[in-house]
Amino acid sequence: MTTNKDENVPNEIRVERILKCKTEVQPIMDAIYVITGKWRVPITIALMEGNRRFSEIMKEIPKITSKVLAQQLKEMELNGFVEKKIYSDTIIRTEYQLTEYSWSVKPVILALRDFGIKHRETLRLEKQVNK
Amino acid sequence: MTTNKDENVPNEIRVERILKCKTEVQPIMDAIYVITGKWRVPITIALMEGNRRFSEIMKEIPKITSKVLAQQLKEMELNGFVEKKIYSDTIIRTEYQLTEYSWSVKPVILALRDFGIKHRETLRLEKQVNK
DNA sequence: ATCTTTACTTACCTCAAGGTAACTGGTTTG
DNA sequence: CAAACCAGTTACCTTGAGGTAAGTAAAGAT
Repeated sequence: MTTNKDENVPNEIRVERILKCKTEVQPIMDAIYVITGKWRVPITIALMEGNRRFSEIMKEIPKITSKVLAQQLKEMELNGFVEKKIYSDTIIRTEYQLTEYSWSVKPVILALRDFGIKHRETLRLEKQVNK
Repeated sequence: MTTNKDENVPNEIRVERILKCKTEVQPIMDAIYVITGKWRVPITIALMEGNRRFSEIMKEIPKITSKVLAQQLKEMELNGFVEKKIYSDTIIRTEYQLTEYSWSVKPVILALRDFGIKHRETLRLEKQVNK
């Protein structure tokens, strides 16, 4: 079932290509994984705005459910983007905050934003032309 | 609610402000939508490297299936990222190429790559510490 | 004392992205 | 003329992200 056309390409180069592809693409896919999903960016924004309690985030993001929020916060914690702290001075408070490290997504977010704005504009112009 | 120290704004706070405005969030989600999925980035990279024929892209991206590739190329064409050209000089050739416009994702991909590499490193170090 | 809030968890469901595998209709090569 | 290659298509299946709704244990408010 293997195609013999592959044998036109020497093995080393085939492996090289696969490795190149992997090493180039893998970090990109990792990064995409980190920011992808319906709720990662909204949650990050809520936290950036200073909403730190579970219920505050819930109110800040309409339509998110507690299940998904809990889930996402756990994952973001595991990935080092969020820290959970439980204070008990007079009352008990659970607070979430962005880590110092999480700010390293900044260039990604800015690049996404720039591109997103251009993209919207492009689609708008295309629609006008097609009318 | 928000405290206003207006003029001497650190970078983090500038980013915070950008994100604060909900209308600025939508382009970010748009941009994420465009690059999301298992195959968009690999296909884009393959095309950036000059692989233009259907079968060339297939070879460049291990494990992609013809169904998904055809599907993705169609969507990318509709979104203005790819152009399909059929030449018939001596033989018939179908070629795909990135549009001028599609190169505007490049900063996004580079930012993602840089972040992805850092992120991997960070996770690796965390694991070492936790052992 | 009981009603509400907080910070979740659990069980079940839905839907679309993607995978599997076979098929097609034309072209080219041996 | 048969086999392989090219550029896909089609039908069916799997998986996981996210949604729905209800439950829970502890703390606070009235």
